[in-house]
Amino acid sequence: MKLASVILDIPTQALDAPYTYAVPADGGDGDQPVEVGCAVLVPFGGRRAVGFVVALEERAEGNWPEGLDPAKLKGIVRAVSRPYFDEEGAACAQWLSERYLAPLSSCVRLFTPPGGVPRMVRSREGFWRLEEPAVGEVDDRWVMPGPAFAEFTPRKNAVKQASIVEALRAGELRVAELAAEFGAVSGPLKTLEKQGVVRVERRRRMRGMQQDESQGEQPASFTPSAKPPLTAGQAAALAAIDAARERAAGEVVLVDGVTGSGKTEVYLQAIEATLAAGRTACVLVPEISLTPQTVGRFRGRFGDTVAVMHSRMSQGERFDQWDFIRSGQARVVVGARSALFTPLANLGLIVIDEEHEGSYKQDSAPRYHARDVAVWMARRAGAAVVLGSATPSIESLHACAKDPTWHQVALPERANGKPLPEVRVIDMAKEFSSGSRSMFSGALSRALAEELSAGRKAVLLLNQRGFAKFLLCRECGFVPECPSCSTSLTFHERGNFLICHHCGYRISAPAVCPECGSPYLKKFGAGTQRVEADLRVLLDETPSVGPQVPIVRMDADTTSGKGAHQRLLEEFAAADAAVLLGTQMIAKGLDFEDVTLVGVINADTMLKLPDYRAAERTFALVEQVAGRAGRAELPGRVLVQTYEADAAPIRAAAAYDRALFLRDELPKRKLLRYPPYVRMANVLVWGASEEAVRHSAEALREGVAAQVRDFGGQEWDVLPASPCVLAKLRGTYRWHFVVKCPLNGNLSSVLLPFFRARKPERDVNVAVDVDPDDLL
DNA sequence: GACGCTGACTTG
DNA sequence: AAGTCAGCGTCC
Repeated sequence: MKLASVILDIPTQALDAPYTYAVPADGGDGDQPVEVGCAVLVPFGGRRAVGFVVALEERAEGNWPEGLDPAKLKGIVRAVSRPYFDEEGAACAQWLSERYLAPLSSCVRLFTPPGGVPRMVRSREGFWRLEEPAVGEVDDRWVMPGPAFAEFTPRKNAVKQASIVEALRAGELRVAELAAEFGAVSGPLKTLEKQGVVRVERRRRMRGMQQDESQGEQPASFTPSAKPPLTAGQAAALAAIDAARERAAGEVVLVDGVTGSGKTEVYLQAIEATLAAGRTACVLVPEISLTPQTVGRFRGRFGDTVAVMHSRMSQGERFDQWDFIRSGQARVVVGARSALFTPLANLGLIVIDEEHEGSYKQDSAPRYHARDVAVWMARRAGAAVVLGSATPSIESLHACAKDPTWHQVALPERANGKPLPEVRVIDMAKEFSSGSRSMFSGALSRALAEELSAGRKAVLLLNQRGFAKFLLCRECGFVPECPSCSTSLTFHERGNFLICHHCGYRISAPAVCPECGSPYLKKFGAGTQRVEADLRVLLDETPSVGPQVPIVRMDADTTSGKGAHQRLLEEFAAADAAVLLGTQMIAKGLDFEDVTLVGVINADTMLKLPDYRAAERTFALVEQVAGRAGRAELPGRVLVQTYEADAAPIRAAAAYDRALFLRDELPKRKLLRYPPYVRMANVLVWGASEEAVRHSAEALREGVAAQVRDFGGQEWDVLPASPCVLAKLRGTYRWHFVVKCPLNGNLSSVLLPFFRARKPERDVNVAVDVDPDDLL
């Protein structure tokens, strides 16, 4: 008898183990076979539920699996989808759920096509029915010459027929195109089809792809973009990657290359070698730099075998790309972290670009880190992992030093042979004490004037985090705060309102202090809008710059629309002299040849965040943004404004001296027991009642501490429960505590039994973040 | 998540 | 004696 292990698609901790069902010998009521990875309809209690098959097994009658009561065994009703994943995917979901203490069903769901899974829904009056996927394939109707095409002789008044036939002489067309040209064409088409003059055929359409005559087929004219000659460093990196891939042991190659060193070309050639060996490649890019330019570089080399997957695509586009990958036609997938879970067969290489980026960690369950998942997958598949960064994470650098399967290859020079731009640190405290109140230092103002008047471009980075503008009463010190989040409200000049950037709570700005009635409310800090306004004044007042030099502002506000990001970048690229002003999103991946000046308005606001990774992030940010300057013929320069000119991460970044940064940072990490010297789990507790949250967090901590005493080791720590730095967010109170264990300790296997056994409370939520990216 | 069973407490 | 409501274990 054939048995199936089924994960029910009901996200509850209580149902988080596979259930066993009999696979009907006749395949069930449907026409789709029951296979691993299928969604299936199963009886569950008195009703029916959808689940996913994670294993199939033949069992002799009587030789039942452990713990299965044969009297209770029920049969699968039918399969309701094609397979979404294979045994490897099932194993990965299992691993994810254990490592990250996440519900199995949420891990399985990572592998399903976006928006495309059948589910059970309850209709108005209480009865259950199966709802088919909201998105699916879409077809285009194509018109092409039929057998009687040559014999076509139009009747006198058949004007539309004649125009259609005329249009078709140039080749086949979509009905939609004909309709756009000639108006309603369904009648004439029907007649022509009946006469055999034309044929109409339905063909699958790929949403989000250009619809030209090549239609998904690789155009015959496709020629891969030219391969530039490699520098010695690039060649060495490529050789290391090829060797790692050929050893097929899931090894990791860290390509530690300064900005502009040509890491992408290394990826492209490594992928080419992978494809030549008959395997496929998956490229992960931070969501923010997944632009048409990025995709274009891969398409330019690999043509229509490239699939793309990221969250800004519509569900339909994602569904089509997923299907394209599953069909086996896609050989290269370029996408955000979730692209790891697309059904790409025969994986030979996983590339993670800008591997230090925080966006590789998912911030909802399952809270996986794409880098760690990639390494697991590569081990299983006998593939290689390539990590690329100018500022590798401390964890990856540490792994290269300690783990023989991690290899580090340095690309210390830019591909164009140009030196890295010189970085000057400007002490804003000194500027201030010498009387300057401007947010632009004298040096930055002068540099802007020089570069812009010479027709060149500048990029200005505003470190938004903790720098947004807020109101403060100068008499009583009152700062308007969000009633549901523990943050001050951000002041917006345009519209004169206060808004909470966490929950969107919005009020108009008070004229007098709501607390003491004083009229002396001062605006502190500076948002991008304010900086833009001040910058405008500065530019306009600068002789030989003036109002004709555009300022392109890029932040969360201006890039929210679809394609807005791209449009702003094109605007900046098209201008002669211009300033690109933006938040973190401009720090990476942008590649403009004529940017000769990079300014960091406030390098240290991130440094002040109470988080163990603050220094690392500051170092990386400054280093990354500096790399935006002088990528082509012209030399670049970088000015970093800071109130903490002596801080090690700032000094080290300015000198491109990672060793200096690490000499300062690593001893602190070691002393305070932070990664890379330990592994951590952050247990978050949140809910509407502060008292309940505190109580629950403390009780939970005691429970975990007891578990750790029994099953952990000497070097394990369970820190006291405390309010989070963001103690209140969107109306809920947040507490947390941190568990630390040695690098070789098995964090999950100690915590998992405890959290599996724990029964959920009604008014308090708990999440465990394994290997957290921050502790806020 | 949802259902049905249970025990405890209502209401007439 | 019948109604109803919340807590809790079970569902392959």
